Amino acid sequence: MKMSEKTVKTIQDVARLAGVSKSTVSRALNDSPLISAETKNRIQAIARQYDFQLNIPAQCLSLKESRTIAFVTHACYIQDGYLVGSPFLLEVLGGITAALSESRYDLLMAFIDPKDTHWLQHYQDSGRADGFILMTSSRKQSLVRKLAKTNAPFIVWGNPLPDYNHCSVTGDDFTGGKLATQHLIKSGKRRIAFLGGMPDEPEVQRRYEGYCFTLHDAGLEIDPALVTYGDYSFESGADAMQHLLEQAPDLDAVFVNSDLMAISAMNLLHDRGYQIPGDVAVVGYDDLTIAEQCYPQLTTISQNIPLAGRLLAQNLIQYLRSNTVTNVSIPPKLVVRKSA
Amino acid sequence: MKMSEKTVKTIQDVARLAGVSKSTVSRALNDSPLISAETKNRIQAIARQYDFQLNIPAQCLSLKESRTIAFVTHACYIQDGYLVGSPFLLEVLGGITAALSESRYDLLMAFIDPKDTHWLQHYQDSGRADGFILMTSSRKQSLVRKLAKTNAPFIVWGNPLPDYNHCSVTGDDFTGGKLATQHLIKSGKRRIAFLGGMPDEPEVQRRYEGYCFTLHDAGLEIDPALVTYGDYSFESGADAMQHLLEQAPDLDAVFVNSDLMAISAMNLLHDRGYQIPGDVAVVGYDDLTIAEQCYPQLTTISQNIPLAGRLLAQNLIQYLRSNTVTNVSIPPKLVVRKSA
DNA sequence: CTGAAAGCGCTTACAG
DNA sequence: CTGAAAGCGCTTACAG
Repeated sequence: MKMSEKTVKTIQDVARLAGVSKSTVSRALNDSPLISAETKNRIQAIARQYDFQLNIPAQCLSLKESRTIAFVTHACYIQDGYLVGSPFLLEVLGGITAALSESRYDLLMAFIDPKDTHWLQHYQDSGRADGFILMTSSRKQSLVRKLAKTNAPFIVWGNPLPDYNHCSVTGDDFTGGKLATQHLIKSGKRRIAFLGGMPDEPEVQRRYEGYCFTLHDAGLEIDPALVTYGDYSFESGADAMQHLLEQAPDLDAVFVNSDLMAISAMNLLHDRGYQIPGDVAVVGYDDLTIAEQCYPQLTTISQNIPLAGRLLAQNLIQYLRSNTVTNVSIPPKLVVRKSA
Repeated sequence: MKMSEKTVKTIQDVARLAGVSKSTVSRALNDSPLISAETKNRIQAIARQYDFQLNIPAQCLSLKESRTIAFVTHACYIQDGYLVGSPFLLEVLGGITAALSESRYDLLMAFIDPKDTHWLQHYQDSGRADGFILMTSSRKQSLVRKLAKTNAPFIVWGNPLPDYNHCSVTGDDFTGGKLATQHLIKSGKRRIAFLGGMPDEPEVQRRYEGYCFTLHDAGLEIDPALVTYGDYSFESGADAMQHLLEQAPDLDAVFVNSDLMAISAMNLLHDRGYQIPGDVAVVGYDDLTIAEQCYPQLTTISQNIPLAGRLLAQNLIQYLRSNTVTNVSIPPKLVVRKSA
């Protein structure tokens, strides 16, 4: 059917066909209880028969909501486009869109320049989006703080800010740190390094605490020479690994705070002639698809990212509907592959 | 500034402040030539001062366009969400959003189930999206054909269908195949295998022709035992590689039709104890970020994906505005790293 | 160059 | 249970 042949375009058209008013059609299509079952069924059947779709912009205007959620993430502008941080994004998007479409919401992509200060107005005041899902690894705090101040409806991936009352979904990072470290200890490793993300992030701090707790529990010493940090970029993984090897040449394992940095660290270890996991065992974090694709396959802490995406969407919608603030934490799981 | 404190919410409010009618405000904000420069500047200044944003749904309703493009891709529903095919998507999205935002368009994500037949109505008849960007590696043909029949405005990544007149952006696959093969020959390889994507895809056929052309040109024979195909999945790379090794144990190089399959093939080669590129050299296709992250770093054919994304967006918008059908082809480039 | 008015396609309080 | 009417916030042909 060509668009041009389509004759039933507005509720007015449906009303004419059904011999009722457009108020009645509107109620029938919105499943209003104010209407008789008979009329409702008849009208819905007609709508289905003619493949009728409500006009969404008109509905938005009337309802004063857009039924659209914006997915917000920092992106750097490079030559021809934005460079989007990490594969993490793509995996979380799958869960988000699944949950949104079940609630009949749409997803708008907002790749924002870290320097752009007008995106919020652009999306919110213009009635384009009802709420925001924030997912931005670096310099997240200031963005969240800004959003919290405007009291725009949003949810973040990561720990909530202490002074504000907003929705969040996060991993249980303490447990994640414990699981990784325990596994390495069980494999007979004793000089276990910690290669963190940004040290000012609460996620990273919790993982470090899990690491320390477990070492302590096993009677192993916590050696500052075995601790260093990267910035989640691929390059920083190798740099930090090199730094660790210089500081503590006798290390026999490393717990890395992201799969991407872990893979970079493994590449450096290969170059230096270390065997993985024999000489140095490596555990990553996130369980992205690439963890199965690298060589050797990466042992890592799974964050159940599709579930995270689903909860980000569902809990934000719940907040929009009822103002309920939720802060959920997803239990991590150890996934053993070849690297440790 | 809290949302609740915001007082200037409609053009009516701006009109009051400026002492003009809302028609005039509308014209000023839309940069209409019908208005005096003085009035225009004054009104724009007021709008800026109060951070005024036009209500987009209302504008859409009036203009009968949504200024929104839907990015359509197949996705499989798994446990908690959709599994989105490839990292290729994420990279092309960067270019698309950059170009769209310059033209003040928004991007809607449409992950559609291959079985879902209603998504077009859902997005188009409802006034949610003005046009579609199609990017779906597998079973693309039927989707494109369906879309072409409805004469919905769309653009595809890939070769255009022969019988329809629609927009497309594609790589120059013949040249890509030539560049890869030439490089391998220049490195002294003589038994060069071809590991293709789906054999019914024109892209794959063009690459194969480039491969044959180059072998022939160098006086090398085309051996069917050196040719096989995968389906772009990670697993299929290793499977196809194994098949090649059985059919032609003396092969000394392989040209793989995607980076993902190339990495999978390299992993298999590692497992079998082959040195890369010494024993077997590997060239991939696409130049995704992972090509720099795998070990050894992958020599590959760059498709300039951010540019592709940019052109997909720009040419679709051009089509929406002026009905100009464009079919552009992006020149590929050889990127030499460690694997060949 | 500017304004009053109609219209875009919905929803919903109000009246019956 | 149903309909007529007002309203959501824009744009633009028409009149001046």
